[in-house]
Amino acid sequence: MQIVKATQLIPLSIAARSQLIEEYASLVTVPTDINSELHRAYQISATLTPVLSDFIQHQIQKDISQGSVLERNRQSTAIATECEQFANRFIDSMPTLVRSPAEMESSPRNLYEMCGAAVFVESNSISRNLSTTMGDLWEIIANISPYTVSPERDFGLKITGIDSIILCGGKGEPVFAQIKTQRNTLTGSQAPRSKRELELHQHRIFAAAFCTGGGWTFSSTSIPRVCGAEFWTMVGLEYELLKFHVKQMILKIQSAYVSLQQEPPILK
DNA sequence: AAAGTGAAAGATTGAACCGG
DNA sequence: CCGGTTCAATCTTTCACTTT
Repeated sequence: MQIVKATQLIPLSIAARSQLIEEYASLVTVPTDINSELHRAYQISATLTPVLSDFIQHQIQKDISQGSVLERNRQSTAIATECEQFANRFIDSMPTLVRSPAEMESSPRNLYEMCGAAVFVESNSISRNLSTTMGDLWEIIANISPYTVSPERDFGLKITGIDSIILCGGKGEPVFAQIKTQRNTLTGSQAPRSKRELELHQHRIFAAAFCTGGGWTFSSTSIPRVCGAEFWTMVGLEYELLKFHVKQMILKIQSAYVSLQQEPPILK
């Protein structure tokens, strides 16, 4: 079977990488016992696995040559930048999350809207939306590190159930990771799906970005799990630093929300 | 082009089940 | 009976695709 090489991939644009990988992936034969929804994931994984190590090593060398982003000060600014961008984007989107009383009256989306409980409607909608969109932020932050690859951002394609691929501490074999916000983010009924998605790959891990949420709601004998500092150490980033910036970010969003309440939006 | 539809993905909650 | 694990149901947004 033909194999893609890291040196082929590196000089290409994201779109060209995606195209090349697709070409090779389509030639991969999928074992019959693989769930049909995961065929594509299997093919891409099979294509990518042999090149990942070289690809990531290249990222690491390049990072070192230009002054590593993992150095504490640089790392801190990099994380802060992502958090600030996220906060700004979210704050801009907040006004769009507010529905008019008339809309709520005519087609309530939940009990709070039905009752016209404005404070609950808004706080529920905002915090809900925030929790969801923050999920993507952890992937972006993980991708700051040269030890990681984001299938989506680096190769322009998605691997079902995989948020990041990590060369732990810059050594060993690349690990396919599914990242959640908390240990209890995933529920039992979604766990089987996560297991199927992760078990496709030789080296895999289930990760929670923060050690919150009580206990784990995901368990498997074949898939290791990590949370908080343990996870970010693999990635090469500092958990405490991340927590610091995330705290700033969330508080910033909260105060923007509070002042939105006090100063009614300008009518256009 | 605009509007509607449905699948996917993320989060949360409540309840059942099981071994000690 | 308790704690941990697993199931089930629900809520919300996004995105691709279809229909109008």
